[in-house]
Amino acid sequence: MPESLTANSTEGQTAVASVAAQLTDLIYAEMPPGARLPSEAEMAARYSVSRVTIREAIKMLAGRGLVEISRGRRAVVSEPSSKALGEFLGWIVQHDPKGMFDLVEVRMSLEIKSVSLAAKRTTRPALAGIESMMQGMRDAARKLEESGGDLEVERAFHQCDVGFHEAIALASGNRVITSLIEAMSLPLERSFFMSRRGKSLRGLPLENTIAAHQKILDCIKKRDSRAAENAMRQHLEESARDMRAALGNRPVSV
Amino acid sequence: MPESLTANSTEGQTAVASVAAQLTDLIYAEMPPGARLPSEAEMAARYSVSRVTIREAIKMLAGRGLVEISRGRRAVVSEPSSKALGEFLGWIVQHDPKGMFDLVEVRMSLEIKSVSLAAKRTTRPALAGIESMMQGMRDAARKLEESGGDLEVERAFHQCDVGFHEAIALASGNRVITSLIEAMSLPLERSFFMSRRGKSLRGLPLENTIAAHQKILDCIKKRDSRAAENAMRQHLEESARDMRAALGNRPVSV
DNA sequence: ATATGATAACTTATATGATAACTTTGAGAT
DNA sequence: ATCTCAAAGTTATCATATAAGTTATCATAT
Repeated sequence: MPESLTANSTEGQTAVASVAAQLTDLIYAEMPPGARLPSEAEMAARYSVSRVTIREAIKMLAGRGLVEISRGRRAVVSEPSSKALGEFLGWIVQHDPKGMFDLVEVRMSLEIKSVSLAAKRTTRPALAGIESMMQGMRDAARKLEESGGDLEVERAFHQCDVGFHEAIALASGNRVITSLIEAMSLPLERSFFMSRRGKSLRGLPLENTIAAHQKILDCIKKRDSRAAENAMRQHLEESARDMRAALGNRPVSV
Repeated sequence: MPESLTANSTEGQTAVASVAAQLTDLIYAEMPPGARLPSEAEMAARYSVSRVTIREAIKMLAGRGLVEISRGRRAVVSEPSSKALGEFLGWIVQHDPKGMFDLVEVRMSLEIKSVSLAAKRTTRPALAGIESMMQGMRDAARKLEESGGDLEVERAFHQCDVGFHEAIALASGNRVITSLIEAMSLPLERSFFMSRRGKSLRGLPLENTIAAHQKILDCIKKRDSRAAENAMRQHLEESARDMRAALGNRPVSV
């Protein structure tokens, strides 16, 4: 590899592609998340192209999730976020009749790795994060009991459920796992809502769900990664069964 | 979820964002990969915006890898490709000193799942694909011996190595795994080249690598998923060791 | 002095119109 | 039928103008 290592070359491409590549290199090399790009006018001057070309290049970066844009403000380098990744997974899943099941399969594998690592390396604050989600689920379940099926509360419960898994991923200390798991919740959540089609959570055995989560948490606390893996596997297999039942074993399009 | 399920709403956004969302919905709903979008002029008329706005929206989709654009032709809906995903993973890895190692950790988990599924469900043609990559590695290794370190041949060898793993992912029948593994080879490849910094493959124990791959292939043929998992784990742990050594246990920026 | 609010300066969003460059199409010639 | 090439279709880029946000500045009131 004789050339520059950040090899976004510039031949045979359109001006937009070239500018986008150069901006990407620039961002990768020197701009931390939160940094503001130069104004469109400045960049146009620097790269000797019109503002239009600059704008289109920036739109490409925005599509990739590399920068965030808003009116009146300069573009800002993004914190790497899983949103774009989630969109992409949704796009894959969309084009495969059994894509949703494939996704669950992968998620299972990643979650097990995630919880295994978490049991080994979690820090005290990360653990607190998991516990807070656990508590959130308990609170929501109680309120759900009382209010008799408030949609808001249901949403809160679900949010904490997802948050629980994300907190574990965070505790794993592996940034890639965190991003992937976050990304996968996006299409999964969509399918979750589709499968319920307005049915309430009321009457569902939330106790079971909570117990399963508690068991996972206990294993992490005990730093028993093997047990944690098993608890997670069991929990996920159960969810998968539920999902399969809800989706009627039929191919789903998200 | 009361609203439409393809909920890319259109309030408070800029016109570009709104058009991008609508086009995304359109593509998801009715346009298979390979389909051609309407011309910019048509879309501008349909959405009552200027061509500029349409162009910027399309650039966003292109950044996401949803469409491919080229001069003189209408935009074309992409085959879901892992390229965008790979860029994104590179972006994550970039911002974490130990990102590269995190990536290897995840890859190990996914490859094991991949080979496990492949052993269970591979079809004859998929198996042929794996074998062809295996053969490619053998050929390249032999030619490398003869030519004494041709860069072209080295590249071919490496290509077949990567192809071997991708072929296994394909054999797993899980589209999400395939995409993720493909995506991960991108940043990994970059780091691979960086770690070698021009050093030739000559003299390296290619035999070992080939033998390890052969063992994996044999396990798949025998449909022994447990053995396949172990063989893969062993192979990957060895590669990880090599990589760690090459990178000198130091944080890497890709 | 500090807080407040109006104003100016900066910046992005969008539109229009024009031209260059590339691709596809179709008519006509072979 | 096939090939050639000009015309039509289409995207790429530019210059310019205006609207509509955001940020910085500064005078004013408290």
